[in-house]
Amino acid sequence: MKNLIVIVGPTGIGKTSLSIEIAKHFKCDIISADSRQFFKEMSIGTAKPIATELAEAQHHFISNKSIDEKYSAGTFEIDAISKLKELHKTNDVAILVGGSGLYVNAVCEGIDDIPFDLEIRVQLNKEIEEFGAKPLREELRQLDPEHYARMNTKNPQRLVRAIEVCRITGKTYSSFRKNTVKKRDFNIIKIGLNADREVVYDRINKRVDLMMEEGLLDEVKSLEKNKDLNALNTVGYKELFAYLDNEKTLEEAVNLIKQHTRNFAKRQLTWFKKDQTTKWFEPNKLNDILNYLDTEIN
RNA sequence: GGUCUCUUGGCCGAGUGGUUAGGCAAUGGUCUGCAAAACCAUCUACGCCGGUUCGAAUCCGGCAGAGACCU
Repeated sequence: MKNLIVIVGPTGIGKTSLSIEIAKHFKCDIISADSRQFFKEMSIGTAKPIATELAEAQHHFISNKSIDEKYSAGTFEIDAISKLKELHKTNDVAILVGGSGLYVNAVCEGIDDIPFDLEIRVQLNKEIEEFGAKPLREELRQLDPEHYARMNTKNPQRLVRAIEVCRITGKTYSSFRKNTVKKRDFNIIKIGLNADREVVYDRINKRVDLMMEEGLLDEVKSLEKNKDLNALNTVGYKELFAYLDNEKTLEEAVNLIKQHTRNFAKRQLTWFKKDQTTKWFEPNKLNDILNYLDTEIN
């Protein structure tokens, strides 16, 4: 039987170093499921594994995209599953690590094949900017009452996506939503890393200071001309853009990075805690984790 | 010592004699192709004491604290 060890948890908890320890233990590769570490131009601010860490285990999906390339959970599912298939040819174990819940789910459960069209999306976003969300809400209520009744229509991104699908296909968004969990031909073992909230927040605050020492500001400066790209709508970058635009002092910007990273960590926990199959550990309990994995691998 | 101003929930901040301003944070939550994104819910305060009033955080008096100016 082939196995996939999945490691999740809030940002800054220690997923990277744990995954490397596990990779060494099982002599296997690591697939990253991090929606920002794909981008080769963003390193310090995304807390990518550093060179020495990358040398300790084979990593995939790190720095494999450029910030102007469009990427999504759907394409990641295809890429990651195909990579996994390749790895499983020669190894019974592989690791998936990442803080992007949707991307992790795409690999573990798959997502429905629903069409998309970025141009229509841009157009719809323009409509919202000009006329507000109301007309689109009304449009969706007509086009897809089923989905309208179920969704949070106050969320512009969801509204746009639903209408996007209706407009390009002429069918309802809900008709594409099967919610089927794809049967994977490998055994999935999920472990979560967590600690007391104060500890999580404290680690985050310290890591942001560290990023600044490592030259985050220079990295951000080098990307300033790209700041409108979606990839740069990222904690650690947008706040420093505001500093470079003289909208914030450096101290304010750094404090905001810490705050927004803490907010993000909380959202990650909300997402990951829902999965009852995840076995949770404190980050320093490496032996317990390895023992658990040894019993679960088959 | 005197004159004047200010005092709002963890922070910022508006305001009216009688429905919870709002923002941020915090806490909980949502999530199927932008997800480090986007969004939802909960948090009912007005320095202290007394008075006026049917009713004051909003008016009056005193006290305390902060600030400005004067001697």
